[in-house]
Amino acid sequence: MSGAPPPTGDDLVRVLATLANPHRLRVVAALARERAYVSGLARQLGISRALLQVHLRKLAAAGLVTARLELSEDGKAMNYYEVEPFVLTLTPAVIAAAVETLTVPDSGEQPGAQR
Amino acid sequence: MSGAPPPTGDDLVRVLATLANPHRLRVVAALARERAYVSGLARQLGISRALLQVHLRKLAAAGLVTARLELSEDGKAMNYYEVEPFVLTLTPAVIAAAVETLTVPDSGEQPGAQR
DNA sequence: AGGACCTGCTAACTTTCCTTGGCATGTGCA
DNA sequence: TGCACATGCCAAGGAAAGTTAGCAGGTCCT
Repeated sequence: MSGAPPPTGDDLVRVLATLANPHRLRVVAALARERAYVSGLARQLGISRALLQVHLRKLAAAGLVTARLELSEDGKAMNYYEVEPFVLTLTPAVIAAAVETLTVPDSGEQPGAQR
Repeated sequence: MSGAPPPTGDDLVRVLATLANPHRLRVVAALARERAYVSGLARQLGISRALLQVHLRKLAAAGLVTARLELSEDGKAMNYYEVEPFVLTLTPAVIAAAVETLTVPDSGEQPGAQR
């Protein structure tokens, strides 16, 4: 009835940690305008490919962007990235709900009930 | 016409970085239920006061919680914290807008136009 | 006076993240 | 063949964040 699915605590932390970086925000902003391939995006943002690779990987791991390997007309393999149309609403209430499903970093975590 | 004020890029990063931590999420969740003072909250969360202090300070710096110093009936100074009723909606579009106001960590940053 | 509360701070260690540079692979074209 | 462009990965140093332990101050009650 809401609009976005309730994120689990661990997912929330992962997404927030991923988004909490200027470079990654710029990447999302750039991809929101138009999809791009790695080398081109690196030039556009003025950062090294290696650095961009790391950031793209984290964004992909958080499910915020997706990669699509394509063959260009001249036969080169281009890895195109595009943003996932996510919608995340953050309020004390949704955080309180997400915290209920937070895994404890301590001993072994199993997906049972905590408390 | 929306609901929340458009966050500046730097503010966004700060808020996201602040929220991207299990301890701090737990703090927000606890305070969303009921306001609390430092020592009591530390006991409730099962962490040390020193650690909680650091996290509370970051949350306060991001404007997510506020502190209120009160004198209890028995004369003790209690520092009560409570959540700020924030509402943050995250989408590729709002991120693209926020990125426009991102400060470059490089030389001297002045609030002019970037690019 | 001593114990039980409350508050705050700092130094120091550990862990994680960020960033760079180099290396390896492949395709197309002059 | 050599250059330009694309992809990827890994090692290593530096910067930032998280965490602990300890110290110091205050009030109240027994």
